[in-house]
Amino acid sequence: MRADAVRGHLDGLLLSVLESGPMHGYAIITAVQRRSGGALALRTGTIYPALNRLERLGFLRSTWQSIGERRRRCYELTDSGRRGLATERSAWDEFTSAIGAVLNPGRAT
Amino acid sequence: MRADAVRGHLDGLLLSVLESGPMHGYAIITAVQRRSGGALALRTGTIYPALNRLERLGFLRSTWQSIGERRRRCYELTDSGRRGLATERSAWDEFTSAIGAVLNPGRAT
DNA sequence: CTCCAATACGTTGCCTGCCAACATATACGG
DNA sequence: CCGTATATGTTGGCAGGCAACGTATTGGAG
Repeated sequence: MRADAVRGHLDGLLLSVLESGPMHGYAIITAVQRRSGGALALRTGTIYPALNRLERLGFLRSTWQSIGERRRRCYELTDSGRRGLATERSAWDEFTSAIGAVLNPGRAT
Repeated sequence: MRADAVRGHLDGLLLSVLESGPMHGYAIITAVQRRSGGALALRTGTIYPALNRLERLGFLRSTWQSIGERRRRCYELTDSGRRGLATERSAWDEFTSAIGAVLNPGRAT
């Protein structure tokens, strides 16, 4: 898989893993990796700025937790984020059917 | 559809429309647009450099045609191009199932 | 006949958005 | 002790498609 493959679909991925419940950044990375069967390995330079942006946009809300001396920033979906996720999902479907129709014209959609 | 959506999948699109027979650049643009139901509108600044690159890579072969005073550059797949197309198609399948698995974990693959 | 749209080829420079590399700190097993 | 896992972030770079531009022929509408 090309390193840069998630370009344009990152927000959907992040919102999607957070749908199952609040999660912190590092856990999001491992969750994406696990769900994708190891295919998608997001980097910290990718997700931390993205999570920040999604919070600024109102799609996420974050709270700091303390586990002993350890601090975590826990993100959860807002209602707006849930709507955003729905939008991302339909955008993904449109995208794949558009490319798919050109790439595999015979194949059933 | 985001302007920049085909990023990373362009080569597959071009090779794919040429699978049905030789075609010139302008016709490729309209073919992609038609096959995608109008969703994908490639620009000349996108495809002409790409077609050149694919020829340099040995995936395409081009010949100039003259229609009256008009000149056309007609591209066709080479054997290597056909193999490249197969590679692009399986890469597309891997890509969509990876993203899809994260974005729609419930959905059947 | 004139003019605009469609047909046809191409180039240059920009911008977006993810990545690589780096920086920092705690926790834990061997 | 020390490497690995856990955890959060920043900075700079660059790939690659797009926007804007430039050129020329052809055909149809008015």
